Amino acid sequence: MLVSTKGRYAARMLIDIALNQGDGYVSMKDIAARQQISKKYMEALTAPLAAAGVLGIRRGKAGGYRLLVSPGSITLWNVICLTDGPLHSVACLACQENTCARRDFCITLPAWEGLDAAVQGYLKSVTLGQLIDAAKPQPDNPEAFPCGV
Amino acid sequence: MLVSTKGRYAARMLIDIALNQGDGYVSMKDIAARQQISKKYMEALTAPLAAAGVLGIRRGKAGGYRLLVSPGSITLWNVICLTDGPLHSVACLACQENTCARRDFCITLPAWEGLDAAVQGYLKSVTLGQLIDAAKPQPDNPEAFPCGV
DNA sequence: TCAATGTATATCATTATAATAGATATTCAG
DNA sequence: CTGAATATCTATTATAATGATATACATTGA
Repeated sequence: MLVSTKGRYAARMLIDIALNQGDGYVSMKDIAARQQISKKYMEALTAPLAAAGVLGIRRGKAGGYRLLVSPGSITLWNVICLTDGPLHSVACLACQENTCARRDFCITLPAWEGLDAAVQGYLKSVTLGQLIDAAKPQPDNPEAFPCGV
Repeated sequence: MLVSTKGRYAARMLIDIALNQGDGYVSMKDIAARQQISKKYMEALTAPLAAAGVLGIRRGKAGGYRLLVSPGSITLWNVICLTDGPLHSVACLACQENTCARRDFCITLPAWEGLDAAVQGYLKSVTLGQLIDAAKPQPDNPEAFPCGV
């Protein structure tokens, strides 16, 4: 699988926060309940997002998380890179391990590099803001957001 | 990893056959030696390719494999589907198991469907023939094919 | 001061991946 | 007709990645 649950859960978590933060913080307990995602598992995703300045954190009672940047400025590529590392479609191209002995003459390598570029291009073209806007209640779809996200 | 060794090995195997079949058959032993791929592992990839009419097989002495169709008519998508099953970038969309309870209202689902479409579009746009042509000895690159493929 | 929150570290079960082994079937050359 | 070279079938295994959980600890506000 190209995008693991880390990346998918992180995207849903950030969208959930965007939709529910109001002017306060959203607790992991609430996110887990709405999203039906293991609270503990999701907790492991917050640290890199906070370190990158995407999430603000408040500990203690009434604590939780809030977005420090607008959903429109966060791409899926950002989310995935931060929570699951830079993604590659093929082992030959995986980070650091790019030590394949065939690198210099492999006929198929250009194809996998092209695939990586296509994937990256798509993921960089989609922001969380776009996904939220696309799902906003429409005249012909008044029942959007039935489950929090 | 999106594309596993099955798909990658199969692509290299088919290209190796295309380049070496002449008017005969190419043995798995020779492919394995040129490609530095486990012979036994590759053998498991031939059955579906033969069933699909891509590979012709001759058993017994001087046996082996040959392409029944031109490399230009085989896309990477074909190779991967036949050897590793239809590829999906995300678990929600994996074949048959598309039973996610959030299917009907998930905000992120459209993005993963778009990613799948981008991947599929790219893989369907590249043929083994194109890869072979791109690597053919050029005036400025007379040393192509140093290692069989 | 205590209850509600987030943090850190360790562990575990399951599955997918990659590879290997051994016995069997087929064909050609001599 | 026999044997060597080939492909095929079935089972097994090692390793790593994934997804999830448990426990103890730290922080904050009411």
